[in-house]
Amino acid sequence: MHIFSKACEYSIKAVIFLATRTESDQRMRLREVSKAIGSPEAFTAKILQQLVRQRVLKSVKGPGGGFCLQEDARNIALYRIVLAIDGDSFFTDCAMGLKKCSETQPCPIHKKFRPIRDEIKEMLINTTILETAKSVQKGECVLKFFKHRE
Amino acid sequence: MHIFSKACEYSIKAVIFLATRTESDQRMRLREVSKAIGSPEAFTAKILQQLVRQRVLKSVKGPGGGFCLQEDARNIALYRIVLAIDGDSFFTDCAMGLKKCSETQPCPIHKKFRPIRDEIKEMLINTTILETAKSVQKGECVLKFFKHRE
DNA sequence: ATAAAATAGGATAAAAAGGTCCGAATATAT
DNA sequence: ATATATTCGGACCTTTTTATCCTATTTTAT
Ligand code: SF4
Ligand code: SF4
Repeated sequence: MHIFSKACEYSIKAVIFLATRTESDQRMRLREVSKAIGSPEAFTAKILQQLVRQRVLKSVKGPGGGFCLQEDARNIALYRIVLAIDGDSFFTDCAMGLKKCSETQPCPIHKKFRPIRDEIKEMLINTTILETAKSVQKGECVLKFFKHRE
Repeated sequence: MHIFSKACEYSIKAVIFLATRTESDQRMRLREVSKAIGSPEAFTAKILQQLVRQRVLKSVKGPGGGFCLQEDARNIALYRIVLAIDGDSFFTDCAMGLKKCSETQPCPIHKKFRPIRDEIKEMLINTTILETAKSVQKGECVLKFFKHRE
């Protein structure tokens, strides 16, 4: 009962983190990313690779290499990341697990649930990486819980 | 990326189904329940047992036995079933997986996500079994997709 | 008492999600 | 050219969720 998969949570946080650091294409290594967002390193590697394939991130191998955002990626929506990692099943499948649904045969919570689900979708569509990254930079929110706040 | 676990989906549907049939404590056998909601029989057995332990359902063994709602269970909220099966983690844990959260260290989507999450909670709290059961009885919604509508 | 009909519950299996390991490939700096 | 630093990708492991199977237990009907 979690709305996003772990992979998706890490993806979002990783992309936001990279957005906070990508003045002049500054590259971040895997280790730095996973430390910044508090995620397991090897697992994070897989996810960053996926994001590279999905053309959200760029990667460079070798010394001085690492990950950074693809051009323009600061302006993409969180929704794009969610789609890339978790797909759209949350927004298309039935909340009650009906194999098929139709407006004449909806599930018992359809009427009340659908508007909320659409709200979530709109929220994800309307929230950009840039916006969240700025919020992190201002210290309004965090990508990882810190015991002692500096 | 599904809001409820399968176990929880089946629970909700099973309880609603029983509510549609509990005029005068009519008992339904496992097989009838799982057929009505389109769920695997043995797995459904486990879930109904859980609901019995949680005092949502009553069960009677032997010939003529089966499952029915506990007294008053028609008036409980969907939220009660969700709590009984999935717990409250969806409503208490961070959407972005932060181990701990505070209002001074929220995750990047906190501000936009929390109100929606609360809406879902309110929706579940304000929706009774009775209400959904009536809706099913009126044919406004279904617990299982039927290819040919009678 | 006995047979039959049901749920209860333990053991197990299969599938999905989450996570790790390590060698191959590649780019860089010297 | 070479050593080094890094990502890439396949194989593997672990945990959780979903599902099945089988036997024990309980209740009812006769
Ligand atoms: S009824 Fe609503 S929630 Fe259920 S399948 Fe159709 S759209 Fe999805
Ligand atoms: S910030 Fe919001 S979503 Fe994140 S942990 Fe706190 S309450 Fe949960």
